[in-house]
Amino acid sequence: MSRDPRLHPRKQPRQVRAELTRRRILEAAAQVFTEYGYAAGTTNRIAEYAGVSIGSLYQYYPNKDAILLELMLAHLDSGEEEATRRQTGELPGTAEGLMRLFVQAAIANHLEDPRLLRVMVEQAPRSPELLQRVYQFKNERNAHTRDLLRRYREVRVSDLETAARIINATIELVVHQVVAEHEPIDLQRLEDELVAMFTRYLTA
Amino acid sequence: MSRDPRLHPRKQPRQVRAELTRRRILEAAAQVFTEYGYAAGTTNRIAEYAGVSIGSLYQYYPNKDAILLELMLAHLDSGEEEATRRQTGELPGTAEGLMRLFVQAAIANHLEDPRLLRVMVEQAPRSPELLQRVYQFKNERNAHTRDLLRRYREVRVSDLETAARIINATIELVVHQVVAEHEPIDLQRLEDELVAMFTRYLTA
DNA sequence: CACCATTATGAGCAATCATTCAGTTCTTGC
DNA sequence: GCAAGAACTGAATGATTGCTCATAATGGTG
Repeated sequence: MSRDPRLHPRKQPRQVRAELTRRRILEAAAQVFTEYGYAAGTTNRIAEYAGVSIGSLYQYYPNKDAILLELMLAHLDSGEEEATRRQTGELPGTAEGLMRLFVQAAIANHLEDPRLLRVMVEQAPRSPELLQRVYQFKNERNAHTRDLLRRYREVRVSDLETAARIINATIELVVHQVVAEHEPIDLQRLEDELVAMFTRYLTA
Repeated sequence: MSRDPRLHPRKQPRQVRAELTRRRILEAAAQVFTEYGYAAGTTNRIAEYAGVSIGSLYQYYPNKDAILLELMLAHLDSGEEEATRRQTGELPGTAEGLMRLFVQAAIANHLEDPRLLRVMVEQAPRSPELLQRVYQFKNERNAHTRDLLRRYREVRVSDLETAARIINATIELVVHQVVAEHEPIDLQRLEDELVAMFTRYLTA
């Protein structure tokens, strides 16, 4: 893994207050990016929100991109964690139950902070390192989905790999759009229809 | 319709060369935004690409946003035109045929210039006027899709409205993602699987 | 040709921002 | 309690960029 030195912290905190400062900066960045977007979310504003001088910010982050990168990595990590946590539970008895689990998880995830998520998605292409991680994450999720689908006898599609990719992409994107936009859609109905579509697709 | 004066051309061209200049600027803008993205696609760079002075650019566009807005409106218009053109032809005999038509159109459309499209999608939320138009466009498309679906007896979903929305959103987003990203996916397979999914959903 | 509206030019202004660094304050270990 | 390093400060810098405006060139018209 090639780490771009222009994207990683310059200094490892050694005192407690330094760790606190780091965290305050990161939380402020999340707030500011959410409120103003990436371009208008200036580093000075982040420092101000964090109640910290701009100089302190630059002691821990070599530049603005590095701050967003850390936010993104944190988001990915929490998503991954969530996924493995769900994996340990009982599997639903039907493919429909499985699909419902998927859709519900996506809706919940995107309801969290759609605006910050949007900033992240928009800026992601700027960091090859991040793209690499996102790509890997999606691949693993697709593989995992495929393995889950394989356990259900009712699932009849021949190419589970492609089915898994389409299902995951559809869930992610449709839910993201519908939740992020201000379209007044009934989330319950969205959930039901997506589940129906996937189930019929898989078990036709 | 409220037209924001800060987004519309200051001057109507009266001579041929002025019209030419306008067009050159717009084409250059498409190129520059495609190559550099919106933020790094500076107005000076656009003027340079157009072989025109920066002053000329500002005679026709009051600011940078207005340029992108015009590009977006042009894209929407061409899409609408394409849609009505397709409407005049013969309807396919089966719902599957209809879905294939939809998916093929989306793939073709997105294959055109994914990077410029991406810039547009990212920047769209900045213009309420544009959002309004996009929203209207989607509503009309959904209504149209719903009407088409109604003509097929094999279609058995109860809520055609929601079905139309989900189908259109899925097509647009999945195709956009898969085409725009560099994922090596077989477009033919993508088409087939999407068609299969929609058909089974509709006719289950 | 002569006149004027239209169009084109591009140096430079003003504002914004990411980032630096010299100096100050705080913590820790002895 | 005192050095020495760690952490923090914020005015200043330098670079970028959207945009203006005074001036020049061009085209149409009588």
